[in-house]
Amino acid sequence: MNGMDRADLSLGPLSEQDHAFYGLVWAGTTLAARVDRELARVHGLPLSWFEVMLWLNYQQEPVAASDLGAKTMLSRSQVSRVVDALAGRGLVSRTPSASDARSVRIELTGQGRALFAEADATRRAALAPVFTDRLDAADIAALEAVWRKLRA
Amino acid sequence: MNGMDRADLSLGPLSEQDHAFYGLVWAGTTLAARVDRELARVHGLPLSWFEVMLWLNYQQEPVAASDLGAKTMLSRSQVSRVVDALAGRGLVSRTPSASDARSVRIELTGQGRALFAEADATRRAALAPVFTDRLDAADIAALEAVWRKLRA
DNA sequence: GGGCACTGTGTGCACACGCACGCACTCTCG
DNA sequence: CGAGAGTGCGTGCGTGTGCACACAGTGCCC
Repeated sequence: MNGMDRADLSLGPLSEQDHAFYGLVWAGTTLAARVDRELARVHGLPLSWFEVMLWLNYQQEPVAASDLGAKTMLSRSQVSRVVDALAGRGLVSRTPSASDARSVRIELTGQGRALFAEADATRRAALAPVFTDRLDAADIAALEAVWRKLRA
Repeated sequence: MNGMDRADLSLGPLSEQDHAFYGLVWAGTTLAARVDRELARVHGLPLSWFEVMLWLNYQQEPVAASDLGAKTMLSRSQVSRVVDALAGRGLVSRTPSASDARSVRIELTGQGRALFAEADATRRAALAPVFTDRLDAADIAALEAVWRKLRA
C-alpha cells in the first residue's frame, strides 16, 4: 500500500470510457491507501490483515485457506503468511480439518472479533469524509449496478 | 500488480455504502491487474511504465519528474526508477532543464510514442470484454459524476 | 491394495515499492 | 555577497508480494 494521496487525475484527451476506467483505478487505490494508512496508524494493522479478518468475521463456520484466497483479493501465499501472523497474535485460530488432513479450518478468536470491530469502526470513520458523505443514495445505487455488470 | 483475477466479492451483511466501497476497490484492482498482465504478456511492459508513458504522451512539452510524481499515482522514487528504465530502453529522453540545473525535462522519444500507441491499443482490447462493452453511456456518465464528487 | 494424478498448504527466491536520507542546486534575506 | 532554508532528484535499505516449487494427503482406477 501506498500511504499518500496523490494523483490529480486531470488527464487530457481521453475517451469517456477511458476516463471512467482511470477514475475507477484512481479512486480504488486512493481510498484503499487511505484506509490502510488509518488502520496502520490507529491499530498497527495492515490492510491485508484487515481483509482476512473482514471475510472471517462474516462467516459462521471456519473456512479453509484456499477459500480465503479465492474470495479475498489476496494470493494464496499471502493468505498463508497473513494467517500465520494473525495466529501469532492470537487473532485467529488454525485447527486442522477433521475430514481433510491437508486443510486447515481458520476462524477468528474472541480477541480477533473484538479487534476487527474496532478496526472496522476506524475504517468507516476514515471513509466517511472522502467517500460516504460525498455520495447520495442514487450514486451508491449506480455504483452497485456497475459492479453487478462487471462481476457477471 | 497481481496477475490473477480472483475475488468473487459476495460479502455478507454489509451496508450499501460499504458494499459500494468494496466493489470499487475490487473492480479497480481487478481491472488494473488484467491490464498489467496483458501489457506484460504482449509488450513486456509493466503497468507502472505504461502509466508514465501515458502521462508523457498527452503532454506537449517535456515535464519534470516531480510533475510525474504529483500527477501520476506513482511515488517520486518509483518515477525516478521507471524513467531510468525507460531511458535505458530509449523510450524516453532525459535532458537537463535550462532554467533549473536540478530539474530534468522528460519526454517520449519517437520509439516511445510508437510503443505507447501499440500498448494503448492492447489496453483497450484487454478492457473491452470486461469493462467497456459491459457498460452503456448512462453507466459511464454515472461513474464520471462519482469521480467528480470524490475528487473535490 | 497399489500406483498415479490432483488438491491444499507452506516456503525460498527474486523483484518492486515506499521511506528516509543525501547531494546538488536555487532562492531569499540581511 | 554569503549563509541558511527550501527544492528537485536519485539511491540504500527494509518490507511485502507473487511465482515456482516442495511436500503431505486424497481420490480414482485398474
